Amino acid sequence: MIHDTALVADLLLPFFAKIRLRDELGADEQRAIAEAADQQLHFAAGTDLVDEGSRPVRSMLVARGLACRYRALPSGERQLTAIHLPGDFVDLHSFLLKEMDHSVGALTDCTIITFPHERLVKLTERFPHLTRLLWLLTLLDGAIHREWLVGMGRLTAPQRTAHLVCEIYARLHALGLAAENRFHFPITQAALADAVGISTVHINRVLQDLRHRGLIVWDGGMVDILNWNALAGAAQFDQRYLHIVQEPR
Amino acid sequence: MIHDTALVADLLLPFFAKIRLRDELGADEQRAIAEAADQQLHFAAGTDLVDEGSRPVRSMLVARGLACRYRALPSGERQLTAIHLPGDFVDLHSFLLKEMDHSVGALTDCTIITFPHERLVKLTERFPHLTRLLWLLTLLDGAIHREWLVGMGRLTAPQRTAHLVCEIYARLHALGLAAENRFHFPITQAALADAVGISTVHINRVLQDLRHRGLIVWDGGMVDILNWNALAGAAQFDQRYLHIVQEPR
DNA sequence: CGCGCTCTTGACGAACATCAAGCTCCGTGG
DNA sequence: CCACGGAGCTTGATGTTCGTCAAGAGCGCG
Repeated sequence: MIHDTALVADLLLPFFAKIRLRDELGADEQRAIAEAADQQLHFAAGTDLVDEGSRPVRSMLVARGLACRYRALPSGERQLTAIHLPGDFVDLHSFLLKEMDHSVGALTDCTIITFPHERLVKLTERFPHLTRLLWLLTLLDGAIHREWLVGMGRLTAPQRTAHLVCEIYARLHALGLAAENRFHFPITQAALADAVGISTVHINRVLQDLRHRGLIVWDGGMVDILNWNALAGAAQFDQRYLHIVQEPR
Repeated sequence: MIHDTALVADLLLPFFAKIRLRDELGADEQRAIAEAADQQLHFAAGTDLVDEGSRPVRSMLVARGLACRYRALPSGERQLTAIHLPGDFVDLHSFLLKEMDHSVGALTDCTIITFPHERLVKLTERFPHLTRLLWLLTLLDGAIHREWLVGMGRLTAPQRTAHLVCEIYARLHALGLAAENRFHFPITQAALADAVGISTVHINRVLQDLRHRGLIVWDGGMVDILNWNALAGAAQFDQRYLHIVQEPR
């Protein structure tokens, strides 16, 4: 249990920022969320936060670090379906879907805040507007899923990779978590390949291709965008699907 | 405006059935939904129900026919991100996302029931449990998006095609809208190719492959599943992601 | 020092796209 | 009645993208 509410509020800052990019968040709503928080947990890179097939009784929000949702196939292959940044709920959907149809893993060391489902039910009974905002967050996940789907179906591997770089940068930048055209993103090429849906051998060549074309440099944990316009153009990136517009929801 | 509430209730039967596959639906909740219905519309096959970039003020539910969500690319290519059956909301997410980040098209002639967003807001204020059920519906869409993503990234075209057949059959069958191992699905190979993320030439060869392997026959508008176990096995289909379990949400 | 993880490179093959052409079916108009 | 045209389906030939296999390099860590 978390007893220091000031600490919780601090860890929830990226989350509040994410919501405020889309709508206003009342002080009472903000307090209600902080009070619904339960535990603070830590997960090491490479470990699983939630397992496919399990039935979580609380939802997890990333306060620090990078997480992903993925499905492991019988062949041993893996496909990421989402990458989560600080401020993202990784399994808010388990609140209503009940059973996990995929796993959640830590891409880096993570600090997590949990929210018991029974408290989320109470929020839906007392705070209709806040409920719509939480609903909205899961809809944003769905919008990103669709964008990835379009990429997987109709874009080449270099385009999808460039698109992912644009997306992560746009999301981090909107939260104030990225420098200008530069962000820390310490994931392995294997994880990146699992996100883009290609082999590790090929992601390596794709990254070289993007570098040779003067678009990005991906060096260890740091990504540098050398030419945003060219990168976004090549990726056909349009951030509309991120719905970063403050308006009543 | 719809004045005949009995007619509305009739058109909403697949929708109520879809919900009841996941939770109980109270008589008051059912009535509240029927009363929130607005217009009954018809769309011809090939026309668009909702355009990318628009800001709908009401959400649409498919009462009869088949619809799809898709993104059109500058190259002229198209990628479907969802296929909607009777009982499905095609753009419930526009209620909170406000701006459409993709289009919705009619795959066949469609009968549509609309729900003004302002009435949906009122539902969220008066019916918390019903709100969670509507939220759940959008989460189911998200779960299907993820399943398609995994297929696009890690399965072959024949596997994805087989998987789609399994999914559509499972969804139709659960609603009582399919015969045993057989369902009516009158979409063109071009539309199917756009769903699976391949060319029309290749989808044609894939369908021949599935037929030669004794898995399915796709003849015009009718799909016959010749060997469910082999088909589901080849597609690695597991209907867990459809969350067809009646339990409190 | 040696092990394992990550990244890198080359050679080869499979899956799929593209281009081009011809087919069937069906509705429309003469 | 048939000619015409368009939409959808089918087939063959060829090229590109990406996967697989294999090997090795760099590097941190015990």
